[in-house]
Amino acid sequence: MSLTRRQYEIIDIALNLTAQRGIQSLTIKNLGQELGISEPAIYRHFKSKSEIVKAMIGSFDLAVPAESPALRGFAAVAEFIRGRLAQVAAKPALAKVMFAEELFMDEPEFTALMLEMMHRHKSSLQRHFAEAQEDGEIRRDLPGDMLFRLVFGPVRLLIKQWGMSDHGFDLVRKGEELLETFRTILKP
Amino acid sequence: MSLTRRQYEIIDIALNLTAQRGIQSLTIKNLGQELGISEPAIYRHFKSKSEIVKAMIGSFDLAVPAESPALRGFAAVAEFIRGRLAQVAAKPALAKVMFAEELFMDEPEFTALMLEMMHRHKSSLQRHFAEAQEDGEIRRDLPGDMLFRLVFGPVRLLIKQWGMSDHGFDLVRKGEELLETFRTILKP
Amino acid sequence: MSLTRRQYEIIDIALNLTAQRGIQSLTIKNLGQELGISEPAIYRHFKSKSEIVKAMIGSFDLAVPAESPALRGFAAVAEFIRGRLAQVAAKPALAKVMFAEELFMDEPEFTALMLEMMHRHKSSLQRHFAEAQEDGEIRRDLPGDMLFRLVFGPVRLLIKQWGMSDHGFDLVRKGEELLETFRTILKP
Amino acid sequence: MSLTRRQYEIIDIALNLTAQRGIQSLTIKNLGQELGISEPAIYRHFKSKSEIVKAMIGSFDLAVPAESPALRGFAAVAEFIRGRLAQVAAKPALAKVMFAEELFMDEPEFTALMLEMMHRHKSSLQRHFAEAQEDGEIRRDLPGDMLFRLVFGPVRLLIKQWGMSDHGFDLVRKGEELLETFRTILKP
DNA sequence: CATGAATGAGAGTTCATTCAT
DNA sequence: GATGAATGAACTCTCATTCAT
Repeated sequence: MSLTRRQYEIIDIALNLTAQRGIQSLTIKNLGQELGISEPAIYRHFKSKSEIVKAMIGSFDLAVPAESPALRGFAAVAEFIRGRLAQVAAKPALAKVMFAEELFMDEPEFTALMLEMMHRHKSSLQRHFAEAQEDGEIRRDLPGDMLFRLVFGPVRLLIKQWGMSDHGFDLVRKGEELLETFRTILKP
Repeated sequence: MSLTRRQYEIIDIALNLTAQRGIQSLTIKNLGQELGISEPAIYRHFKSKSEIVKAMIGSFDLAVPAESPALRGFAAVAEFIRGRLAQVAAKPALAKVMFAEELFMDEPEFTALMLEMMHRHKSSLQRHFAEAQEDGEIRRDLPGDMLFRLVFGPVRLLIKQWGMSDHGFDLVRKGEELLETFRTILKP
Repeated sequence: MSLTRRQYEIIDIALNLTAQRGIQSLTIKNLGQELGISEPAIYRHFKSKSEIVKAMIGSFDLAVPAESPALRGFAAVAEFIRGRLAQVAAKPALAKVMFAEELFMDEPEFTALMLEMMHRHKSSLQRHFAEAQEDGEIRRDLPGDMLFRLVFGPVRLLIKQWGMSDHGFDLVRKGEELLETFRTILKP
Repeated sequence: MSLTRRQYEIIDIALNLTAQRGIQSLTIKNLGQELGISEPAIYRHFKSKSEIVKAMIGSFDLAVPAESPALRGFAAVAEFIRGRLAQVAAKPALAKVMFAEELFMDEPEFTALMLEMMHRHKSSLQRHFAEAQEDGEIRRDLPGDMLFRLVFGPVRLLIKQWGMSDHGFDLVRKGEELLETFRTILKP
């Protein structure tokens, strides 16, 4: 599933196009125009527009710290959040696209891809919340799904607001403030 | 801006169409099909597709409790949240559409409409958070925009999850749990 | 399965187009051009190009005299042949298209349609050959499939030759000669 | 006009492609795929697709026994028919392609090639029919063009039926039966 | 109010072909 | 001999919209 340089370029432009001018502007013609090549040339690099969208969705994915077992508990959660913020800061178009799942729900295959990704992240993170409760880092009276919502709801909204304000504030700094706030209000 | 019965029918179907099959399925043809009328007939009720989308966006709006001055502080916030949940519970298609701002950002006019609405709600609610802090209902060490994010992030996510799980849980009850949780973790 | 006037016009033009300029010229654009309407307008009358081709194939069909039980034996066969010749004489484009089964074998559904039609005609005609043998009209030492080939091979070839010679001879008269020849050489 | 090994391979695959999936599947891409080479590589062997089609048409040709003057009369005709049957039996794809002249009538050049070939065969064979009549092998009351139709109509149909039945019978044996039948019914 | 027929613009995609490597 | 990348033309088909009825 590794992308060639050209494929990477294409999905990069696809992300920008969607973020700036909406999903209806994600056309082969516009992609070609932005790339400076003709429409048919796109098809040398992706079999179909569907494949491009699937690669876009794939690009939202992020290694969850489950696989780096050095981290556990709240540290792992914070790490994941910092990873997301860094990813979005590095490619700002993601802010308007990454959590707009509905954009990509025209084909059932896209829906499935997004849901699978969301579930994977969610269950991995709920594990880390449980660890954080075991370790006494956060209060124990909140169930896992509530904790997830309480933490990732604001993270998602922060990223969206950053996108909608046209990157009008320092995303990473606000993210750190948010993390600090979580530590405060979730203290046991 | 009040809608005729037929107009109301049309935007209702438009919401369902978008929620179930994606924004690309929101076509005049599909609308006509679902309504059981021909495509040109739609134009008897709306001047253009743009007008339909604008009416859809308008339908997301919700009277904010600023206008019912009986309520203030956290009670006003809770009232707004309950209103949202009730609105979504009454018309489940909204769950997949209402917070997917990006769906409607193909035309600058739509973007403006959505942003204006979001800002209106946000500033009204931040006022109520300030009242709640004055009244000693919630802790005073969090700035208004952070409180907004902390509360409406999870509310938005809850509604999205309800939509994505195909209404697999009791939205109103989970909403009450969420409100209770807010009261707990935001206690001064 | 009855065609509207416009649908009839379309397949008529489709037949002419295919006969005169080949199957590769059977495009929606060319159809529209010949009809004097735009390409999309075609789709008001047929759901897809496939439907047009299927209607073309359907137009090759001919009521077989099985259903007019007044005729039996060689008279029925002759009647069928005269029907074919009249059909082709009335719409000369058919000469180049009707027996070019391969033209329409790009989609399995077309193949199935053509084969079904061929088998239906063949079995009905073989019944009439059997009757003719019973009645002593034709010699008895030839099996049904051989008789079919012996008679319809030349009929098909005659029609093809007429098409290829750009209708350079009197099809109906040559057909009568052919029928007379059959009577002569198949006499018991 | 002699073909290299690679050229021979290409038209062989072209015949199979056309026979199995229709003329619309005869594309440079498909040819390359079947050959296991890239599309531009085809152009090392043929200047254009037209050249490929012309080579295909050329491959239908068959030395007529005019040139082997040992044979005359009905024996020469039979020899030609046996040659055809052997050719088709050796390369079954020909059954679906060889007599589907219309497939190749999109370019006037192809049409000309096919017509020239057909006329050459026809006049050579009519000469042999005349010989057969002179020699008293076959009845004298039938004109040459009728004899040609009477004999080659069934031969063509036999080959088509063999192709359409997916080679469901023994072509050569049925061919011999057909020849025997001709001898019987054309006896003076 | 509603429709059948139509349209210009544009969608995604495939075609035969070329060119630099 | 062969390829990867590209292209103009053309393909089928859908879009929002209009107009006469």
